[in-house]
Amino acid sequence: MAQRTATRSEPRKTSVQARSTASVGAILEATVQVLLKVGKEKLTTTLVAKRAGVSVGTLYQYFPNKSALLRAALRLHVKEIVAEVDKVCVAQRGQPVEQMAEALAVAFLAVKMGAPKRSRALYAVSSDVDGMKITAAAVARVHQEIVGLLQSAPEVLTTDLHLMATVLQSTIAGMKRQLLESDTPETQLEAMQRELILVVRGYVRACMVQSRQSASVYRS
Amino acid sequence: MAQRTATRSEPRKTSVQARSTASVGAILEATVQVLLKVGKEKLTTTLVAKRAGVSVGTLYQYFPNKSALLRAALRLHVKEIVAEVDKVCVAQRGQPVEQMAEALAVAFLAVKMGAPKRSRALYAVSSDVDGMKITAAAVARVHQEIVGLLQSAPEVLTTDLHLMATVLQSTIAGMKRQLLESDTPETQLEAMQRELILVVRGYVRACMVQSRQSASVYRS
DNA sequence: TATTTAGATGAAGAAAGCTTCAGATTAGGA
DNA sequence: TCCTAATCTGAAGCTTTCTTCATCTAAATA
Repeated sequence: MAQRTATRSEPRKTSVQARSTASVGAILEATVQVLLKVGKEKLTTTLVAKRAGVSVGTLYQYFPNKSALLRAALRLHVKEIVAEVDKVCVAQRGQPVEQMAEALAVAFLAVKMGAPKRSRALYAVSSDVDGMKITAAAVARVHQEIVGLLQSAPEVLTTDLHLMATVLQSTIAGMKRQLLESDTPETQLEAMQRELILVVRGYVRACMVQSRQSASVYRS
Repeated sequence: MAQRTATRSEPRKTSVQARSTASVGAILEATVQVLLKVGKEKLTTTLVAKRAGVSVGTLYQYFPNKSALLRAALRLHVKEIVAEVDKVCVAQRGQPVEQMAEALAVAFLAVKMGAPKRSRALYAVSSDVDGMKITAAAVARVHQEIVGLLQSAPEVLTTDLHLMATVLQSTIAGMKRQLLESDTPETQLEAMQRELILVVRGYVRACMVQSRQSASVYRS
């Protein structure tokens, strides 16, 4: 291993011709593939290059080192997820909070479950210090989005919106992880989603009218 | 690195004299210390040995390889947590479900927050394939305990107890992770705990009287 | 005290993976 | 077509860390 020595921290080249951008894409995709196939521990730059159909040299032309490669792959994945959540937040502006919460829950599960293996593989990467930073930033962005969304709600919310957003996020994330980490069958998934909706709806309702929980049902 | 070659898979010696058990303890403790100080990536067996005040050779006398060392440290940590949860489950037998849920929530947070840094350091280890197995086993055990606990509840529960236990576990775990990963100040912690209790109480209440809840869920 | 056994030591071997770079190949423009 | 710049190649170097084992020390035993 020579990675502890001073290594380049910037890529040598930036894409200008078409083939180079193609290479970058292939390498990024291959990174995920290899991650899926052999796991983070056994992933090597050579393996990624081979899978991408290029040589190691090419890989190092666009990614200064292994760590940067992994981070880039993670960033890409996180970006896609955030975009998806953004979309939901925009769509739900001004809707009743209960509906917002449900929509968020469904959206989160859908995104992750759409590519469960990919999510799991990249989640492993994020447990490294650098990866944590990337996901933390994404979590913070989503948090802001949710706070904004909650602000647009027609109901009077008696709980601090930041706290509320955090609770919703971690609750949903908890269930999401459970589904990712255990290979849950399709049938279980539906049941879990129903329960999650129950949980989040129950919570936001509690935030709306602290004192009379069941009375809210008869609101006109 | 020579760890890919066939390596011993069992320790050379087993403690018989007092000094050896002391060594084992010191090594295990040092593992956590090093994990905390430099992180999983930069942890080396030599570093651990030095911190423990023994030589590498001694380390290898009790742990066949680095991986086994890390696993042992994780196992120890997980064992302590499970024991703590066990205690709560025993104490809560036959109590009202709402109280059970609250007790579980409080217990989980307390255990993790008692040694947040240690938890975080060891959590990083568990993201490796082997570590996952260890935590998965612990999660499964806790799951059974919770199901048993729920069975002892005086109320009539309309939801499948396994599903219910899973939901409770992942909800609590989600919030716990949130608290571990963000360095939440002491004040926030209390607020979060209050909210978590709100969430779980709300959920188990929904499980008790499905019909009344659904009426509100499907409202307009 | 002499003998045996448990435990400790740490220099050195081994091997794996990251990264480089000098030269080969390909695309685009004149 | 020919030239230049972009891109690709992959064997080899370098470094790091894991792991071993021959040897030494301390404890137990007779």
